[in-house]
Amino acid sequence: MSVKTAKPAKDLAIGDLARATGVKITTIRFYESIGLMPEPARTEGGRRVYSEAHRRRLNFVRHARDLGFEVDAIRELLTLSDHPEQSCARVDALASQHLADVEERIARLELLRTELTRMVKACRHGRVGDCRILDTLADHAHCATEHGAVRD
Amino acid sequence: MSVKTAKPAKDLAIGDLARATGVKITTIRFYESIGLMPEPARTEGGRRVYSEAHRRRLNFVRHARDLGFEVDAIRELLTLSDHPEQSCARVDALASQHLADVEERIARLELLRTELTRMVKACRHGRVGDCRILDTLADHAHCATEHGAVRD
DNA sequence: CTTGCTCCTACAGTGACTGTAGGATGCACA
DNA sequence: TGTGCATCCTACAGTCACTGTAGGAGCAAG
Ligand SMILES: [Zn+2]
Ligand SMILES: [Zn+2]
Ligand SMILES: [Zn+2]
Ligand SMILES: [Zn+2]
Repeated sequence: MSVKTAKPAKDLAIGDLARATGVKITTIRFYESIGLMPEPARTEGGRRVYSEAHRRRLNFVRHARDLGFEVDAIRELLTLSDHPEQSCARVDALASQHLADVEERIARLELLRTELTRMVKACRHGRVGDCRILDTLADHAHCATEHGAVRD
Repeated sequence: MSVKTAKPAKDLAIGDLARATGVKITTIRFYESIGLMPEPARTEGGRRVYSEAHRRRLNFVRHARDLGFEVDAIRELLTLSDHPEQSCARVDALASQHLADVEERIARLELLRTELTRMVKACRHGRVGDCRILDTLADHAHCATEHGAVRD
């Protein structure tokens, strides 16, 4: 084993961190403002200086966001991962709930797809006054499926 | 044919209109503020008075919103339906585009579902420090699918 | 020393509403 | 005529997760 007196510190400017994680600079500052990222050290001139730990944390946040977790859930997941001896039941619950939400959204969007497909097919490409699409929009009775308020 | 000197006017207060269409009072006022609904007549005391034409228009708006159309699209659809002699090609284009958007969102959500299902199944319900869910969140390399930024 | 890139704060805007405060109106009933 | 109460009014802040802008300061290379 070689003896190293100091690890390479690998300080990162905010732009470096942005490139390293694929998160925009403005978004990194936003995450700091809402407490998702801790306040980093600063240079004398006031610029943010990040460490590898920051990079790991931001990668976690970004990946969780990419997977659709909400910020509050990510906050909780980060807190949980700081207590490795606890049971991971809560982690499982958060992920399962998110999965259930995704499945519900898929189901509602599929209902929507059915109705929109029917609508688009019904159009005979004539004049606006004869358009079946507008008829359907004007009156839900023209709909085949029940689809009350399918907003995300 | 019977001769009627006056049709029943059926004036509606904003609350009546809300009940008749299922749109909340605040939302009706909001639609007026963004120009989706025209400014109605007022009583001497300043209360809004709606007609059957308003009710039909609001039903159209509500149904289009329920089907996921954005406000800008609805604005255009309403303008189009005021010109019944024009070709309905633009109506068709708006609906087809919306359908394509819905299908793309379904596809992305299904990718998400796959990955979340895999994650949840991988959890062995032990301690946080051993949780596979957190491993996956910490490093996209643990993912099976490519799913860059699946935010609606 | 200058050029040009990176970074700073602070705040407004997005979409489609929802919620609240504080007051005015209108109608039925005594 | 009074009074009580449901309904309605405006104006504005808050939601979510950012994005965009203005106006300036830091910093390294040439
Ligand atoms: Zn048509
Ligand atoms: Zn319908
Ligand atoms: Zn687990
Ligand atoms: Zn991944």
